[in-house]
Amino acid sequence: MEKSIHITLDDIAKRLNVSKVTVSKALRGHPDISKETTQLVKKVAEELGYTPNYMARNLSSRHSNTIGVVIPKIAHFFFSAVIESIYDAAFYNNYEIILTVSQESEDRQTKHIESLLAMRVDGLIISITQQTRDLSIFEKVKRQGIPLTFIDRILDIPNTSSVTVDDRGGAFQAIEHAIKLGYTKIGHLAGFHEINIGLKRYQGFEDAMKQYGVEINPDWVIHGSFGEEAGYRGFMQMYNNNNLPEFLFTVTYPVALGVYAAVQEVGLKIPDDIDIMCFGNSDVNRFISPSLSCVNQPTEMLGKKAVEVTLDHIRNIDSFVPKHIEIPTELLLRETCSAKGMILFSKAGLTGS
Amino acid sequence: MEKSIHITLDDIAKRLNVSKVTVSKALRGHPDISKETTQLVKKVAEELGYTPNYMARNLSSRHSNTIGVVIPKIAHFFFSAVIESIYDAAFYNNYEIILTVSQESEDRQTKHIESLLAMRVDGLIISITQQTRDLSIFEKVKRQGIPLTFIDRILDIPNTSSVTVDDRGGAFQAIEHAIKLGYTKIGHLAGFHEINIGLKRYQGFEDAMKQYGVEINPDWVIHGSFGEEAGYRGFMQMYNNNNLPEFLFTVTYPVALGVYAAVQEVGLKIPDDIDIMCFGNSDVNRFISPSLSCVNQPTEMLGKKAVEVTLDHIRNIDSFVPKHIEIPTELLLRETCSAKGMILFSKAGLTGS
DNA sequence: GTGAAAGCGCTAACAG
DNA sequence: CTGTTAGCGCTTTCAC
Repeated sequence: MEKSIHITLDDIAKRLNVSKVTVSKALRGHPDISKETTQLVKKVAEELGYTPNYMARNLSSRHSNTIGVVIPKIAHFFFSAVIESIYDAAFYNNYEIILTVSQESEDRQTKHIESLLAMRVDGLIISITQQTRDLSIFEKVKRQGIPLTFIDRILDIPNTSSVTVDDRGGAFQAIEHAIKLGYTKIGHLAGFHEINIGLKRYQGFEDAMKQYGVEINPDWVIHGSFGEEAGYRGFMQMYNNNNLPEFLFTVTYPVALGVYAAVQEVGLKIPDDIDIMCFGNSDVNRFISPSLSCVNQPTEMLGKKAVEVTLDHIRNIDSFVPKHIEIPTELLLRETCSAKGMILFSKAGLTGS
Repeated sequence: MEKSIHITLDDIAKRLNVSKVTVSKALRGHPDISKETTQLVKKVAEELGYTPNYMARNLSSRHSNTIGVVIPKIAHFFFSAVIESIYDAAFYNNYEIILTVSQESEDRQTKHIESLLAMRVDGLIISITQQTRDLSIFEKVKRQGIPLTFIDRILDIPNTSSVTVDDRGGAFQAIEHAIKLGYTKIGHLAGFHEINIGLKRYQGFEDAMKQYGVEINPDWVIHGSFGEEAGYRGFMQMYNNNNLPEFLFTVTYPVALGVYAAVQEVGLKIPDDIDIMCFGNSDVNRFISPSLSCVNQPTEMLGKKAVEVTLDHIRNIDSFVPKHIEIPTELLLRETCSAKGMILFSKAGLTGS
């Protein structure tokens, strides 16, 4: 029937003996067009199985109704939960998300941002890779006037927004809790300082130790990566030095899982021999044994806020003032690092609540 | 300097006193253009911070170098792992992925496919929602001539490809293993029959039971959903009826986790009181206690194959014959459902290997 | 209310 | 090797 496999505005227009423009307007519910015409157009479009061509639409309207997202990893509870909430928020706001995954590679990250720019996304939400050294791509984004919001793993770049959780405060809470439980030999499997979450969580740890006058033993503070291997290796290092703390705070939950594996391997028991708590929840924390207490990050909030801020920026491109949203965390207490554990396994002090 | 915030081919062309076309070709490395010109063009493009406009490029070239993906869930180990491999494969092949998430809602699924169609993706990879009743959207996809590949959760639609794991065979292996371990009171927390993975896994269960002459007790076969609640409720139902099997095979790992929670709640122990194995691995299966044996789905293969098949279809749009790839599974044995467990907890028979 | 004209930025086809 | 001519399908003025 038609030469092209795709129905165009023109096809509908000819069918109805009206102009392309009328159809275009009708389809978008433009007030210019009368009720009847609009309905008629919509009906025919439906019949013909019309699918708008966003490429054409976007080219001519000069915006894409699309937000680009770059995250370092997807098969990770935190990120997949955040992404899910980003998708939800975008869907709710009638925006499309184009998701890319950098796999912690700066090179990929750059390429993906380039692609997203080329796709003319209206805004960008980015959680940077563990090592992001070259900031020029972000300058490029800014030069092109694309609203940029960092999420969780942020960069301090002028005129960009950020949505983070209160990493420092959350870490503080965790350590404070451990101290109040009576622990004094406290270790921290930390991330890099180069990335905000690593630094902030370490600072929170330090804050609490100082405030409560507990000495920081450098042997028990090990900087590493954010994955399971880091936890495994970190624990093993202390174990092999025959110098284990009573309590370990890990920068992420995979690091904690690595510790679980290592502890089990050497035949020790959590929390008897070493107690533990981590930053970040996951769907498994409550199923592992003993169930793992953590500093919970409200992932839904994070994604939602990131989209809202970005949309705000897009919609008020000239007047927008960058926002820096910090979402409070909360302690999620389970079997590890609990007063109950303290009693059961007869450690120092407290009866707990 | 320029009126538009974006540099265009024309800007580069004028700078160099050549035509737009020359620039376009040079940038794409077209053999028409001489080495020197090409280099010069690329240099200037770089200097000017040129970012191609894919909307324009795609509109005029009539393809988008893009594959649309629709999956039901993202915060789930299986899907996030598959997605990661899809992204990898696409990246490797210089294709972009546009990912959408249906959240198990058929309505959303339809809307997303519409959007993807409107974005003029070159191909589509879809894993359908738990209940997909209306097939008209898939007809629309076919009518528009867009290559369609189903992944894992498939639909039997002519001229579409599929990539699945051997659900039936995998389930068979699991049950066979349990039987060989000496179990005879075997239950199955199954999914819906309406979706292929639910049906196939059930069939595998049935196959094995029949082949080994083990009777299927309907009280121990409970059909439900694929999430944790289903596992929790399924177990509780049997428990409350005072009729527990010795061994439970669950249709997914979240269902197994639900069982873990329920078992713990009623004060029983896995695998002493009830042994368990599930279909599908996750990053946590090895960290929960006891660690959970499972039928492993090679997720990397799945994503890779799906992309390859789709690309194949895109590139040979006229001659392509739909492919149906089934990827074998393997048993991943850990603490549950193992001969070791059998000895430790003194159940029937075997000494195991 | 409706439509004609112009153009978004790019590529394909052909001519030189 | 390079450039000219014509659109891709849509939206945006701005007339009528």
